[in-house]
Amino acid sequence: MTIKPEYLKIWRTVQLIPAGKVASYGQIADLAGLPGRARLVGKCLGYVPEDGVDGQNVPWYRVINSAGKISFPLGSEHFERQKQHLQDEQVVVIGARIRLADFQWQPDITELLFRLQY
DNA sequence: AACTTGACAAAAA
DNA sequence: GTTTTTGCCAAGT
Repeated sequence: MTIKPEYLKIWRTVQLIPAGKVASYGQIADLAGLPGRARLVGKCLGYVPEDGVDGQNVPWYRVINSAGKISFPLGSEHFERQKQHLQDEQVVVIGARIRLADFQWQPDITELLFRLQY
């Protein structure tokens, strides 16, 4: 598997999600400057380097779908792992669902401009 | 080059 | 709330 530049953009964007918050695949795609490529986000999160990126871990588990649910099959190993990570950060997960009204990351625009150096 | 797949999404019913 | 339909687009075969 080749690491494409898009993957790095996505991983770095995911690193901006604060603990205790979640973002959707489409939201990350947009913020990473890759509108319309939500599916690519899911794809490349499966390739997240175990050692992290830029010396920092990539919190892949803070990314869920736009319906506010964990996108792995209910009860699967991946599902349970993601749910556990989120609950460890005080995110309330009921079944597969997370209340976006309470937990969705609302990025601060000026902070983003600073962090992403555009 | 054609066809399928997927950690997706928006709108409609 | 739910499911269905349609659009999406990079990767893999």
